[in-house]
Amino acid sequence: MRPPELPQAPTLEMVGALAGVSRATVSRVVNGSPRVSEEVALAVRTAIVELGYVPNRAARSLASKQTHAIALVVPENMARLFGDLYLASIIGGIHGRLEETDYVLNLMVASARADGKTMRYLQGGNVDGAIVISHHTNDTFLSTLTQSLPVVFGGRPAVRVQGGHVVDVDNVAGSRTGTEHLVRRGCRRIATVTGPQTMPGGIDRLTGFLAALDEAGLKPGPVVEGDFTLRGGSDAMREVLRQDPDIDGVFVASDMMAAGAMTVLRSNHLAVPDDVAVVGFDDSEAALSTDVPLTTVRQPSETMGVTIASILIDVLNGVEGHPRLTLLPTELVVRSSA
Amino acid sequence: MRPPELPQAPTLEMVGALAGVSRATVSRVVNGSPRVSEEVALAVRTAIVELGYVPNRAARSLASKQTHAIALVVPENMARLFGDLYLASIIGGIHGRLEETDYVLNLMVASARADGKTMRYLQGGNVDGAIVISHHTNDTFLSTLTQSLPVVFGGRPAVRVQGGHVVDVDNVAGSRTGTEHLVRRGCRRIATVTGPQTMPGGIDRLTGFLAALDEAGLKPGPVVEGDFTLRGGSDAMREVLRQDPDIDGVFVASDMMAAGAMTVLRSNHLAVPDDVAVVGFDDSEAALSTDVPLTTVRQPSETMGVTIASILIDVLNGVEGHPRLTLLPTELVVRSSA
DNA sequence: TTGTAAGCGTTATCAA
DNA sequence: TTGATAACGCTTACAA
Repeated sequence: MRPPELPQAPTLEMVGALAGVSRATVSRVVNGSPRVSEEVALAVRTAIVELGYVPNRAARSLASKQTHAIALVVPENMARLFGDLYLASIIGGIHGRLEETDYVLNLMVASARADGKTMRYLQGGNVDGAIVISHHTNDTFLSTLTQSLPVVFGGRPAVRVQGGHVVDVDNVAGSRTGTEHLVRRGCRRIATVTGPQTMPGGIDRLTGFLAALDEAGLKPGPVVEGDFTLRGGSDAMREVLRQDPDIDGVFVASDMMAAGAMTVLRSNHLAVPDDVAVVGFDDSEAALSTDVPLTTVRQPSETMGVTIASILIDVLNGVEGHPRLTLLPTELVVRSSA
Repeated sequence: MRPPELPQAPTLEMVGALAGVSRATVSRVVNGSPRVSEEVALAVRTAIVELGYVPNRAARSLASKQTHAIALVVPENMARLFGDLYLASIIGGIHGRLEETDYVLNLMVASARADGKTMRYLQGGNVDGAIVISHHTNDTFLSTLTQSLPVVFGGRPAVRVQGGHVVDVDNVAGSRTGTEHLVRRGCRRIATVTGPQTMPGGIDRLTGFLAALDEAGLKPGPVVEGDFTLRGGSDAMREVLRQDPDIDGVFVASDMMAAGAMTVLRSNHLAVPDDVAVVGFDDSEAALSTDVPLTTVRQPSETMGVTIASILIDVLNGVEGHPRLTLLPTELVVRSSA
């Protein structure tokens, strides 16, 4: 249990000694207080550079009661999380925004197994706030988090939460737009491969699909549930074709699944888009990796991350006025598949 | 800048008051010191549960000069990182191992843009150690990190580093085994789709491929570089067939690329494995999403993460004796494609 | 086995 | 505008 020796880091005291002022003054300079004379500040800054002083985070937290740490709480199933390019962009956006501040991101996993530990950590004052990116319906314990901590949810939570902010993509409007595109291009037997109906995103996209067809006066074709993975997409597509081999359009609730679906279409000698038009959702890299470039509904995932982080930072700084729910708009990207 | 009020968290002092002992004794119990009588320890633990006590990280760090935080340094390109299921499993493994301890993972991004800030953070005593998962050749600044911090690299770094530990998959042996399997089943004109030759993994897998063929006394067929993506796999496969339409086997350096390659084989009316046998690498989900289940070389990615974390924890605890380089074995998984 | 007390490096409240 | 001087919650000799 003997930690390796680290070189002794310079302290406020040492900087003060070098600059000929007290530790308190150095602290003021470091924290940008206006109550310091220009000359003194200059001397202090020089000393800081000379010594390579870096504030000690622990001491600062202890005294100020702020940790400058934000927890990123992600679903238990890491493989799904990280395999999902959409979540990747969100995290990229969060990180990018946080990089402009001195907040640090703590990666936590919401495993049912360790939720006790996780919750105690979160509620034990070890972070200033939390970002929860949860696509689970069963992470109920997280919903109590808002009572003890500023929380921003990325994606509408599956369970009702009593507080906190939510940033989400307008999934209903997006899938409606995507489906309308199929209708507009002349499709009449339109199926859908949905996301998991345990996830709000999966539910909302089905809602939009059904709404669009209803408006167009069309009956929905096969509705098969997928799991947002490549494999899930091909499995679901096979089932769609089994239920109705004569569909002429399919709305797939994620690009990754659409990629899987398209390989199945091809092996069934169905041309895209001439026999079956395909619209995906996400506009992730998967949309460009298919043989026929995918027409899809772009969701601004990186923007979502930035928005999430910005709202949390504001809340932490006592800035009021953000709406409880922020819905980000989607955009139809027309390529070749529909 | 007014942080929201948080409920006052219980302290050692309060636990001690409830249990009728001093703060020092509580500290001993919390830290598992043997120098506490069983009855007292029990009383303390009861009080801890009752109060929901959680150690204050900042105070603990300040006093012990350990942060109990580990930095996870990942490549700039988040999308690649998170889109890569292989890396996802590694991170899952790291996290799983760390969950058994009270180390916390700080997510950092090795962006050339912010490397100054990142480095200062890492070297400023804000973390006890770092895990670098870098597949970049140009993250040279990271190689100096080992001088100020215990570091474990996941995947052999592209640049020479002066210290630290490296955990990697035995890519050479793995691709050799995969290629040998093709030879053994009777293939004589064997091509390969390689990974990027800027990445150690890509390089090593080509090395193993060539070694196996050399040993078998066979001349290598077309060698075409891919980029580990689905699209890259199909592009490369087309080029392979252009160079030699009569190959009877192909070793593809990743499952994702193999999936892409197989669609190309199929559209060229080449049956797998009868006309062309295919061996992939990774044993990721992609290996199961293909029409013909993929024979592939499994790499123990989650184990790799666990190993990385374990080594770092040991180093942090002053445990010596880990070799500089730990190579994890691979395993051939025979399915239908070869 | 337990308690006392001295730090750890900041911030923040007073005076000066 | 500055400087003492308490906290902040914990760890860790040193005593008892």
